[in-house]
Amino acid sequence: MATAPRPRKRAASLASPAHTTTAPNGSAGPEPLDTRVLEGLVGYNARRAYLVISATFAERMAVYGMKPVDFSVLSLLEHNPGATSRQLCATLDILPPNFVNIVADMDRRGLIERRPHPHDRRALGLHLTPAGHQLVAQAEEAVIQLEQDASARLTERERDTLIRLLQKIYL
Amino acid sequence: MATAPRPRKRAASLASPAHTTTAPNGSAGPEPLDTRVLEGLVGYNARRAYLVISATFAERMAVYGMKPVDFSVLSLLEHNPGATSRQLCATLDILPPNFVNIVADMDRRGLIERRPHPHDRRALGLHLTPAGHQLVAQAEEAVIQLEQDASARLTERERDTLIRLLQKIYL
DNA sequence: TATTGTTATACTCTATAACTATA
DNA sequence: TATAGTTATAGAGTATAACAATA
Repeated sequence: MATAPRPRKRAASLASPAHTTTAPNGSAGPEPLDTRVLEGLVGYNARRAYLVISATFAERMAVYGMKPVDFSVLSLLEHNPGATSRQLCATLDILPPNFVNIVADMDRRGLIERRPHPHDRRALGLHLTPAGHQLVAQAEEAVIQLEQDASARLTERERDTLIRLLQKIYL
Repeated sequence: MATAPRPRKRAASLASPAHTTTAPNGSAGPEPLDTRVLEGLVGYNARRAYLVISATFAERMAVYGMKPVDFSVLSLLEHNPGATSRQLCATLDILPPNFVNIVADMDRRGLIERRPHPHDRRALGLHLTPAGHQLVAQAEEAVIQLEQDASARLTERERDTLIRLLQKIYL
């Protein structure tokens, strides 16, 4: 479940912008289509942007055996030691049945430990092991670099604005 | 394949922002976690924003029997009549084997027609039927309204900025 | 009665290999 | 030899129902 994903190709096969009639089509491939309607939609653009970052994530984070959800969980545990599966599922919008294998794999890899919860014997507090702490430190560094590269065409201020506006959509 | 998706629940179970120590936790649910690291990432925020819009899309567009990919295809055909599967796959980053059923379902529903391509007997030009044109007109109107509601907390200028910055990530 | 974690399961999405007809 | 469309299939992602232990 935490194996490295297959190499993603086709990362940037997007059509070019808004010239319908005069299409020089200098490069290879078929005639590009007029995508102006779709490119005016927040949902479409948010998805395209996420997919590009996701592809870069898969490439660079495979060496850590980490998919986006794994990074999210481990990073949350770094800053929220003892969090329960219930809390992590609520935070990341993951259904509990789909979270079981994620946690079990991390346990098998020796990255986390499940300890009895101090106040609730139904729950298990999740804690990073020393190996887990070490991996998260490397992974957070790699992700920060990855994010800088992905947003290299934005200024620091534009990147902050982008994040702020995205949060106005979903928060 | 073009059946209405199941009702999506859990649309907004996001944790609250950055106060780790003082968490009043006025509402129901477990203690929220500190998500500041994840909320500083473009990839995380782009995905969360897309998922919220996607959930609204599923709710409102089910009456048209339309998922996001279906809307993208039909809207592209509205503005690019005669486009081939190859062109649509390249534009939307869909693998050809996964596109076969999408087109076949639209054909079965009487929304599109596959006509011989004028210059290439291997290819098929895809054209909207009158019923397809009518459905796209309604769907585009609904999506525009959906987008306005999803970005209701953004000014018109902020929405344009958001789209422009997202395109600087993926274009 | 409600909640935590879990199993089993099904459906959707995404990916690869290989085929055919044509270029 | 390369490309457009297709078939079969495998893997990942996401969803529901139902259960045991505990609150």
